Amino acid sequence: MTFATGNQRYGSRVSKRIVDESASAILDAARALLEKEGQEALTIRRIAAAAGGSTMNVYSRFGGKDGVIDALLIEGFEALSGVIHRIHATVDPLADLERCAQRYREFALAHRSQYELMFDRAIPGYEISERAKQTAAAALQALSDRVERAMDAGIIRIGDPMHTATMFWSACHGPVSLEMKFVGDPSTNWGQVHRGLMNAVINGLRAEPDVSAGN
Amino acid sequence: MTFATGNQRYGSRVSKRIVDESASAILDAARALLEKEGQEALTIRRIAAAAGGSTMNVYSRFGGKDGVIDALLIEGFEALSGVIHRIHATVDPLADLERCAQRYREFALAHRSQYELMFDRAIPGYEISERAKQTAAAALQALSDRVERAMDAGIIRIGDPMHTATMFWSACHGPVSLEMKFVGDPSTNWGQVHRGLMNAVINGLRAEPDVSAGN
DNA sequence: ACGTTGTGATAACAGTGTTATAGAAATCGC
DNA sequence: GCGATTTCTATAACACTGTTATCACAACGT
Repeated sequence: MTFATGNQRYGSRVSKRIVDESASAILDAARALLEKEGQEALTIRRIAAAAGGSTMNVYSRFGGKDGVIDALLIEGFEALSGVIHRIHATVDPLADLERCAQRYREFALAHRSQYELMFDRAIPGYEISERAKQTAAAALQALSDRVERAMDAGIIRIGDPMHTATMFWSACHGPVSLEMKFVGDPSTNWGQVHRGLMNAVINGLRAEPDVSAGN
Repeated sequence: MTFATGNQRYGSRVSKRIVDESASAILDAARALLEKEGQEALTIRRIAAAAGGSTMNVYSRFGGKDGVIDALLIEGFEALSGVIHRIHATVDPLADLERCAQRYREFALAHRSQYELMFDRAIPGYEISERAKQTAAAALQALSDRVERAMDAGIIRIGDPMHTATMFWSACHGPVSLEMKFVGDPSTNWGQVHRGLMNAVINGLRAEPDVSAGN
């Protein structure tokens, strides 16, 4: 096999601890398969073959399929966190929030398979790990910071930033999820729906004092 | 086998056209399995066994697993349509819309597995059929009618009712989907998030362009 | 030089959806 | 009424899946 020479390294504990290139090869292969062919293609045998190893390799590195899925999930949520963090704060926190929503949708559409894996998880027996949940929570925290900024500026109603951020996230995820699934009406302009919904939500959250709705 | 006596009827074309009780038995079994054990339990062998027939029975009736899933999906969307239709129109179209949102969430939580099947579809090779899509569109239409009523009453901004209804649906689905998936923050009160988001959206859609405080 | 250890590839196991095969029961033509 | 046909069902086979067990081989410590 072609990877026989590379294997010699793995006997050494040192190189294993520094960087397990076999593990990253597996992850790269899985990522490529997911991106190119969707969740369906994520089988142990295909991942192992694409990475140039055997199935047992995946088990010793990731403990099984769930471990690989989990790693991909964490990657995805970290990427989503990064997207939000990379949006620079301006003097207009409301415009910043709108840009968050826009980038959120762009991220979802650009990495569709990854997004579906993150939020649908159509992997038969998979159960999300605690660590993956925490990574998702971190992405939510990034959003919450933006919301808090808008509250501090007196632009949107004061409240628990995390709570408002969760509403915000839900409003971002809703149309994206429906768009990816069955497209309610084939002629729907989902970009417009997403933008319209975000505008309505932001409007509805404005800091006017005598708004009844409350909670 | 116990179902041998019942089988005698199926030879007759008449009774087969009136009602194929073997088909409905399969559907009942699949529905029960889905409700009790989730999408995982929906395997041809288990469905057939629970229905008291063999796997081929499922194939001759539904053409395969996708056919059964499709039937369950259509059932689900029809049920969702029914939920919306059963909400009586009052003199307050806005309150009606809020009740739609509330009942939507209640339906999703009460039939969690079914909802996940409808909107996540974590069935490996399944592709939604055109007919199932149309049933989903019918549910959206029911919502659109309510939205149009609110527009006619001059309560929410005039626009394409279908477009606004899609936004509304997205806002309903978003928090429910996130709630079912990983619960961003474990302490999240999702009922409150859902209600708050709906209030914000309705507020944001009010007919007054820049005065969000209705009362 | 010799065990020991651990790593990785192969093969086996239980499960999946689907298809092919064979058998039985009901129907049709006469 | 009875043979032929046709349909319908159940069983078994096939190609997959994730996972586990087996086993050979290479590197390591003595």
